[in-house]
Amino acid sequence: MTTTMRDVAKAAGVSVATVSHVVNDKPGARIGEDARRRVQEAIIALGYRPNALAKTLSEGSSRFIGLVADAIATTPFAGQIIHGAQDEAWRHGFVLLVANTEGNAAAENDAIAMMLEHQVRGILYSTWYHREIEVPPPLQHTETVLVNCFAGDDSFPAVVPDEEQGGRTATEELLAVGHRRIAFLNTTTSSPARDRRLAGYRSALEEAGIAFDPALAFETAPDQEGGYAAVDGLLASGATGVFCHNDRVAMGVYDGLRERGLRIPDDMAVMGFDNQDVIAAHLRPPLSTVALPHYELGAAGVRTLLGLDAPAAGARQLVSCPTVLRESL
Amino acid sequence: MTTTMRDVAKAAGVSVATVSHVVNDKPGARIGEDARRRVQEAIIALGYRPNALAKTLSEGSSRFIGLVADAIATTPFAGQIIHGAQDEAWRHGFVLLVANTEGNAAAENDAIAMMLEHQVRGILYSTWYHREIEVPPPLQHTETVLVNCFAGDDSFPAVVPDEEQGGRTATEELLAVGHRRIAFLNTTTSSPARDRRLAGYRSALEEAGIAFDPALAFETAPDQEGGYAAVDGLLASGATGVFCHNDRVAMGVYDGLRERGLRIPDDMAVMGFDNQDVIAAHLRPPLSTVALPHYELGAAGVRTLLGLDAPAAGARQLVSCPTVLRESL
DNA sequence: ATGAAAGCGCTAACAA
DNA sequence: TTGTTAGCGCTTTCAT
Repeated sequence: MTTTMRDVAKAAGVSVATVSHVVNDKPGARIGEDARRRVQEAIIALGYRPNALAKTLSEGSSRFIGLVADAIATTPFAGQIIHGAQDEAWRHGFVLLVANTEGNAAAENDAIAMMLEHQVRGILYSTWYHREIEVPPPLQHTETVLVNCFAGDDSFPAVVPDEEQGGRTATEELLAVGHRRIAFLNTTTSSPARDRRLAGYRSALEEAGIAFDPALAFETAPDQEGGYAAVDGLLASGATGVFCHNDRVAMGVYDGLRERGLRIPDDMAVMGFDNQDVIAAHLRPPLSTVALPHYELGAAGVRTLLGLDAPAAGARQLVSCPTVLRESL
Repeated sequence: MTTTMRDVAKAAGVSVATVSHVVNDKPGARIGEDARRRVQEAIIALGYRPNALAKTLSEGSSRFIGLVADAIATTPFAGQIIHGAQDEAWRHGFVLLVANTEGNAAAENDAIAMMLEHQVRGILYSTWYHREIEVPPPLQHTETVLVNCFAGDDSFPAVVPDEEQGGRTATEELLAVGHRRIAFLNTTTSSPARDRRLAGYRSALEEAGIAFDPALAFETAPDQEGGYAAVDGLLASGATGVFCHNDRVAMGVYDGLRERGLRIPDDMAVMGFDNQDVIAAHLRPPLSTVALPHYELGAAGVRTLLGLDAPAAGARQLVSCPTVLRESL
């Protein structure tokens, strides 16, 4: 069926060892010009392809990396984590084995088992939104890196978005265009995003010499409806700019403002968070926002798994959230 | 390091052959109750995990399926193709090797080579939007299935969305709620989507005994701006309902209608296409639309690759596009 | 019912 | 410079 190294060796009139050497371009392996050429010719003549699996078996170490995701693949939004991991793995000659578990523990264990059976070098365990997790037992004895999530006791290396910096720069952008009364439409649901973004908001204000005004800090459902519902309060607060917990909230604010005949950014400057493409870029006017670095999270995950990144100061490596300026402020 | 079958055999006081038999539950392999129990105990005691790679090597056939995508991973929208393929592959004990090539031919060849070296059972070649493609040469001699695309001469099995049926049912829904003058905001760019959706629109009209009126068939850029720009003509045409080439166009129509103080669905019923989640579900009112069956496309792709689906009548297998009714009609 | 042994395709000492 | 050979972990006849 498939042509093996032996076939090539025979065709080139050399031994498999020789073929192996030229195929892998082994340093410190002196191959005669002539033999090398014959081997190369035989390789193309026979259409030889090395069997990566046999190679792995023989070498003892595989080129696989596993990525188990709770619902990343289902969430267009966070799919970039996979993409980033994939690219980075590829870049280093690794192949990514992905499994989507939908948060189902059984599926999760199956996935991990399968990956281990494929001799993965390590496993990336990731979630579609930034949060604290319980690391599944089978991962305890495996090289693993958490992506977009972290262990409560930081007992595992983790790569997460720098929510605080995100909140800070979002606020800074509003400040930069002259706003002084800046509202924050935070989410009601407890999460790192909620706490750290608020911290960032406050720190930016403080840095600008503006006292934090509780009357400007709102909490609403983190969706369009929440944003829409918050508009009355927002208007009553006298804010001239608002930093929304996410783009969907911003979308709701757009709706509410429009209904009242108010214009963005003239009557109200709006800053989002997440950079959910379909929303942010297509709102009218296009929404300025802070991007969640999903792609980079995935990429950084494989780098730390491979030991390529300088070990983070703490267990949690923070990836910064770049701001994306459009026309809403 | 890792415990192998030999270790288990030794611990259980049997031969590796026996262990292999109990591990794989080989039919027609009579193992003594006692031996079987000892093996099983040894397996958990030692935490043994079969080495899938060695197994593949020995069996000769792998459990890998390759998926090369042009920009699927980058397009949240179409990412479900990967997800569907993944799930289905998994369901049959296969693992998916994904590569995103960004349409770069070199990357594509590398990806294919890598997959072949991993002894994939076959390759799924897919695109993020439905179109005709040139099948890359290295795929010519490989078991391959095209997903969301097709070869000009249909020389490869392909799985694609049934655009015509989609266009037809979209129109039928408008018909069903009583509209007679139904406009179609088609795209200007040539594609299967443009041609077949139009065909579907016409066939639904015909079936309802309504003559096709060219004055109701528009062509615009397939995005929000295009939809927005088409509103004047749309209104002038006297249409009471409109079928938009995609959700983004519908979004533009929403904007245009709203600016003129018109209401959906009272003044104009709107039907989209694509079911781009973030748009369709969150527009106000939520948009009724037709979904592109990305997940199913991926799943069907692996099924036909594995020879599990009854071979399609033609080379192209059509996957139907389900309608998603919300509140815009 | 169980075991011995020959591979699967490749790598890596070690010889020659 | 090149070849021999012994594995890598597992499956699978073929014996026993």
